[in-house]
Amino acid sequence: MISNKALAEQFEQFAKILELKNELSFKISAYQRAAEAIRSQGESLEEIYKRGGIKELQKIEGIGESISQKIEEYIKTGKIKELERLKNKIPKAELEFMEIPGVGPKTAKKLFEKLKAKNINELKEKLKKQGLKFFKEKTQANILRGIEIKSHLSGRMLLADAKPYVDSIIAYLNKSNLMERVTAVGSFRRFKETVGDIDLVATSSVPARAIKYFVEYPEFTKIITSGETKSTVIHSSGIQVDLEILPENEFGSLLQHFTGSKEHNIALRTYAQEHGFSISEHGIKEKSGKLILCPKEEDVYKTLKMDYIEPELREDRGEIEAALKHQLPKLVELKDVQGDLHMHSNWSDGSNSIEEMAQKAKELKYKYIAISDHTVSLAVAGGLDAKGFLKREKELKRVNQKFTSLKILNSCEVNIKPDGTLDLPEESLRRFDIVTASVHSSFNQSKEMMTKRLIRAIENPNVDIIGHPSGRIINRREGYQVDWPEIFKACVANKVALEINAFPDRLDLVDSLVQEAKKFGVKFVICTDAHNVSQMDNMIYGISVARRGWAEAKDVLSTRPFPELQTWFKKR
DNA sequence: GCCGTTTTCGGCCCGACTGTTTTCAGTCG
Ligand SMILES: Nc1nc2c(ncn2[C@H]2C[C@H](O)[C@@H](COP(=O)(O)OP(=O)(O)OP(=O)(O)O)O2)c(=O)[nH]1
Ligand SMILES: [Mg+2]
Ligand SMILES: [Mg+2]
Ligand SMILES: [Zn+2]
Repeated sequence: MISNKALAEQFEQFAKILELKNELSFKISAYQRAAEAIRSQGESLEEIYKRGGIKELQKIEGIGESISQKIEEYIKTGKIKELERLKNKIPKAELEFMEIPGVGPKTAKKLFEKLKAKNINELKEKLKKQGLKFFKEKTQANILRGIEIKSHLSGRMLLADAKPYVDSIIAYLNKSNLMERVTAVGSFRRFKETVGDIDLVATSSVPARAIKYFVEYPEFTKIITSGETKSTVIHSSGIQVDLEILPENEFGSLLQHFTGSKEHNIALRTYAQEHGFSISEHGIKEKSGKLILCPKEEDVYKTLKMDYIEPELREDRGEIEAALKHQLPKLVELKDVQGDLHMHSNWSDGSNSIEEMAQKAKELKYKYIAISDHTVSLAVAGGLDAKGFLKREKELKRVNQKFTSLKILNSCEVNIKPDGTLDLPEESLRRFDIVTASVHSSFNQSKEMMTKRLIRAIENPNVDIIGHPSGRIINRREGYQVDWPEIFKACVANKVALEINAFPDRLDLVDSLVQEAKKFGVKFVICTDAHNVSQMDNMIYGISVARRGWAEAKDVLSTRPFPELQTWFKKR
C-alpha cells in the first residue's frame, strides 16, 4: 500500500533533479504541481488507480500521460526506474546543498564542482578555507549563514502552536503606530493543519521605517532579507516570519496575494490572464495598462465576476469554478455549534470533573455535551467497565439537575477491538445516549482487515459516531490503511457520523477526506476530545477542518438542536 | 510535462530582494 505522501515525494525528487539538470522551468513546475496535487488528494492514488487505471489518474489536474505512467510503475514495483537512474547520475551532495536556504540548483552545483564537498559539514569547512577562490565575500558569507540558519529551522509547526507567536508579533507591530491592518496571512489564515512559516501583511505610508521596526523584534534571531516592502526573518523558535507592507489602497490585493495558496493564486491569475487581466499584489492590470486598485479583498474576486472565496477554500480544489458559477458552499461557522460530543472527565483520563466540564460548556453556550470516557481495555487511560459506567450514571444525573439549558449526555468512547467488536457488552452499550467508537490498538492491520473492522463497528446498531477515523497524529504517525469510499458508504447506510476531531495534533478526519466524504452524503460531528476544560476551546480547529473540507452547517450534526440530533441518530 | 468553448502546438503567474552581470541571474514568496 502506497501513501500519497510517499508518491508526492517521488515527484518532488524528480523536480529537484531536473532543476540540477537545468531542465526547462515549465517541466520542473509540472512535476512540482503534480506532487502538490497528489499530496492534497483525499483519496489514495493507489485506490484511484485500482478503480479506473491510468485514465482515472489523468483526471487529476496536473497529472498527464507521463506522470500517470510513473505512478502506475511506482504502485506496481515500488520504484520508478527513470528516477533511480537519474538519482545515480546526480551527486547526492548537490541535492543536500539545495536544502540550504538561499542555495538553489545553480549554487549547489557550483559548490559541489568547485569545492568537491561530500556533505554540508565538509562544505562548511571548505567554504571557510577556500571559498573566496570561487565566490565573492558576500556570497560566501551568505552561504555560510544559510548553513547556520538551516540548523535552527524547526520545520512545519502545528497551527495551534503557531498561534501564540503570531499573536505576540502582531501585538508588537501594532504598538508602533508605523503601520495599520496588521494581519496574519498564508497557511495560517487558511487554517492549514500545519504552517511552514508565519506570513504577515500590513499597510503603511512609511514602509521602510515599518520594516526597520519589524526586524528589531527581540525574538527574531536572524534577518534573512529586509527590503523596501518585504522582509524575512527567523524567530527564536526556529520558524520563519515573512512580512509585506504596501499602501492602504492596495491592501485587498496584498491580502489576496499573500493568503494564497500558491496554487490558488496561479489558478486565479491564469483565469484572469485568459480574460485580459493581470493580477499581482498591487492590483489588477487591464490590457490597456490601467491598474484597478483593490482596497478590499472582495474587490479582487468581484472584478473577475467571482463570489468571495473564503480563505479555507483557497487550495485550487475547485473553488474558482464554483465561485464563477455562484455555487460556493456556505461554510459552517463556530457560532453554529450547539454542542461537543467527545470529551473525557476524571472518571477516566480527563483531569476535570463532569460538573466542571458542564460549567465550561455552559459558558460556551452549548446545548449539549457528551461525556465520553474511555472503556475498559484502554487501561492506561483509566477506562471504565460496565459497572464503572453504571456508577457514573448517578453522577451524570446529579449534574444534569444543576444545568437547566444544557444536556449532559451519557456517552463513552468505546474501543473497536481488532475484529471490529466493541469492548463493552451489548446491555451496557444500550444504556448510553450516544456512543463514539474508536480504534486505539492494532493500527498496523492490513487495509482489508482495518476496513472490515471499521465497517463491523459502523454496522453495530449501538454505534453513533466513529471517533478520530484515521488515527493519524500530525508529525508523528500516519493514519491506518482504510478503504475510505467503503467506510463512507457504510456510514450513510447505517446512519453513523464521522468525527472531525479538533485536537490540534489529530484534526482527524483530515480536510481532504471531509470533502470526499461529503460527496457520499456522510454527516459529521465536530468534537474537541477535551481532557480538561481549556481544551474545549479547541473547537475552532475542528471547525476550520470542516470548512477546509467544504462542509456546511447542514453537514455537521452538532450544529443541530438536541431533539433533531436525537432523531437523526435514532436507528432505523 | 501539462493542457485545450479562440489552440494537439506553443504557451505556461507575477513580483521582490540580493549581489555584482552595468542590464541581469538566482532564489524566493
Ligand atoms: N502568485 C504567487 N504567490 C505565491 C507564490 N509563492 C507564494 N505565494 C503567496 C501565496 C502563499 O500562500 C503566500 C505565502 O507563501 P508561503 O511559502 O509562506 O506559503 P503558505 O503560507 O501558503 O504555506 P506554508 O505553510 O508557509 O508552507 O505567498 C508564487 O509562486 N506565486
Ligand atoms: Mg507560509
Ligand atoms: Mg512565507
Ligand atoms: Zn477521546
